[in-house]
Amino acid sequence: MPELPEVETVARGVNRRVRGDRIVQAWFGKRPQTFKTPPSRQAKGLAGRTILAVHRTGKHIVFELGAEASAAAPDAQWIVHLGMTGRLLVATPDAPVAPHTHARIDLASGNELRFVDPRRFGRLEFRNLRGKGDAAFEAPGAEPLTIGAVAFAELFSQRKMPIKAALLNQSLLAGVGNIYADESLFQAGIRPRRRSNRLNAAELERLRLALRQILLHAIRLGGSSVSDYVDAEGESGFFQLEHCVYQRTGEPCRRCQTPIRRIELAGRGTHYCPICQR
DNA sequence: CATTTCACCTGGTGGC
DNA sequence: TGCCACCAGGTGAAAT
Repeated sequence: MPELPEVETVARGVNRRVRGDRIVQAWFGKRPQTFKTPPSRQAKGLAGRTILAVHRTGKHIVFELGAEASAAAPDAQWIVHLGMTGRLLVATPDAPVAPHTHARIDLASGNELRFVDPRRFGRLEFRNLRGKGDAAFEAPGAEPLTIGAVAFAELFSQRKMPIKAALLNQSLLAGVGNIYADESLFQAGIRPRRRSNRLNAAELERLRLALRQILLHAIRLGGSSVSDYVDAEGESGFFQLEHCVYQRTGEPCRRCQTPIRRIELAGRGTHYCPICQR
């Protein structure tokens, strides 16, 4: 489901609800694919630690953990990737447990943190920052909200792949997925199939600004709820109402009324306006 | 190395 | 109603 705005919304919501709380115990399901770190190690590492803060990096939700609430610096991290259908919810223990719940974390406040993921493309990882060779989590790519014009242009001007494929590459920019790639290319007036290295400086800068504006706007609206995305409280977002091209195949372009086209690119459904995007 | 394709999963939707 | 094909917000391994 979730791209940068959705992950940001979830991370903020979870942070608001669990920051400062202490983990009593953690339960994990038995689907091995879900765990980047063995579940027994995750449960052991989480138990007794305090959640110092929760934030987003790329499409990852990072829990900064300390041995006690007064800890100056985190000594461990719990990292959640929502994949396509993952949900991270703060619930009360009496709330019914949804199918495909792969993790339940009991908090001292009485709340419970739950990870639910039908398609199991999501991943859970625990990192001990004091262990040998265990470094803090870093997204491989740059942050789309803060990257500057020069660095942005450098990322794309050497690539021969289609600009949309480059936008989806998390080791270049971290956080852009299919919705916001299509929407930002529409806003910038650029066809998804254009080769990255054929875009001129003005086009690349239009794209950077369009991407930033759209991501910030989507965060303000709580993300896009296309099929099943909800935030930490189980609430839908509203940015899907403002999509210009994503999943609007055949519908009139909001700018010129031409029917929106759908093609396949980089194995993903790709939507664009043949008139507004060149 | 850069780029492209495909497998990994379940569930919802729309056509017949 | 039932069955089936197709589609889905992501990623990383394998192939080219």
